[in-house]
Amino acid sequence: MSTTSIFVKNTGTKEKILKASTALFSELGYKGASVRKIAAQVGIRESALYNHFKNKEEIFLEVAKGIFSSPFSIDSSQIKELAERGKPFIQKFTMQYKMLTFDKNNEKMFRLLMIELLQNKELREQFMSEFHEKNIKVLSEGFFIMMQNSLIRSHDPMMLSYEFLSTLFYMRLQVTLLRFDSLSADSLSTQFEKHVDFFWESIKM
Amino acid sequence: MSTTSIFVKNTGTKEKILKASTALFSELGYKGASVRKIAAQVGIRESALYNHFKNKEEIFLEVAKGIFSSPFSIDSSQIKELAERGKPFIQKFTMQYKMLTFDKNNEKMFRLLMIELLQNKELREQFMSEFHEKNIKVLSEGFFIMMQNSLIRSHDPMMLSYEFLSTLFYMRLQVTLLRFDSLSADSLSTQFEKHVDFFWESIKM
DNA sequence: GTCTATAGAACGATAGAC
DNA sequence: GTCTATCGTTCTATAGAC
Repeated sequence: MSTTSIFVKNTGTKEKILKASTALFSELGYKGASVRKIAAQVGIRESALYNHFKNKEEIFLEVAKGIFSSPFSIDSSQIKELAERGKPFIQKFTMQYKMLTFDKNNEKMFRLLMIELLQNKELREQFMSEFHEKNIKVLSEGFFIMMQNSLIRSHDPMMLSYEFLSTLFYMRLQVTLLRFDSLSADSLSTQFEKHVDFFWESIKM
Repeated sequence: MSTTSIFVKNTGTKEKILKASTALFSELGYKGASVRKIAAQVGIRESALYNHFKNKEEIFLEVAKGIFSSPFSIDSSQIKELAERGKPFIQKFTMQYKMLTFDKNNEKMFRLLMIELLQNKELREQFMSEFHEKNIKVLSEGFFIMMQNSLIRSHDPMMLSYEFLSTLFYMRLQVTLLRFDSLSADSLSTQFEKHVDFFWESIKM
């Protein structure tokens, strides 16, 4: 069944290239994923790639856009609402973090991020702002509200956020490493909930 | 001034190669640190490298040996002694972890580890056993003793260790990233102590 | 938009003179 | 043990025919 769209153009080679590139970059890194390998996986010649992208760097940048494109779907009003109930706030946050951790596409992106983290300054800066500071900010807001409502003991919200987030990150890294070698990450799956329980017991009034 | 040793041999080129390789591998990764660049930094020709090492891989393996060669200087008897006093155990552990984090040579090794973590299966396995499981084991022993002595509340020692270690790792990663871009990691320096304090308050009886 | 053909550079590694 | 010279491979990228 072909679409009846007027814009038929061709077989969407550009999308194929991006998909193949994502897979290869996230397995072999920028240097390891050669233009040859990408073209071969798409099923075309190297030269044909250059009809769709200016150069290899441009392909990478297009792929890399996807790394930080999965923001948490917690807006300001929801933060307040959840944080006023205490534990549900960190439960919701953790559930979303866990979902990203085990999502196939996000897993690829996280792998790519970790591979290129020390090779690409821009990626490093985005990691700091999007992966770290952004999450610290959301969590801090929540903890601050909990303190105002006397749900948790008095602490520096940033410090609490750091403590809470670091374990989530470490679990995500471990899941990524295990699954990269096709090992089971089942035992880590329940650890997300254990983390929430332990942390909540540590801070609650 | 030349040494009077009978074994003069030469100018220790092998050591120079290893030093230059360490610097380059930990900045550019395995692929990025070419044999040419290594030779250039040492001040010899590529071909001369092969008088000291069979190939590039052999140089890398020699360098990589250093990654996991800084074991914690806490032996079994010391674990018991410190853990029976409670907080001093995690203080000592954290101080050693912090020392490694800020040590120039260990910083290079950690950088190399993170760069190649997803590209090198053997490194990944060593990371899991030497960086993760080994630390979890030492910490678990300590927490178990604390529980026996009713110094801390009852919990799964492994879970406690995981919670405690993950934050240390995250701080180390952040320090490494900041310093790689010549940024200050001063604000993170005090965070190690804050982590110990917060964690101890969370678990103590 | 795809192909063949090829350029030009960088790569790891070796042979052989000194 | 170091050098020069060179090999064969792989890389990104371009020119031009179809």
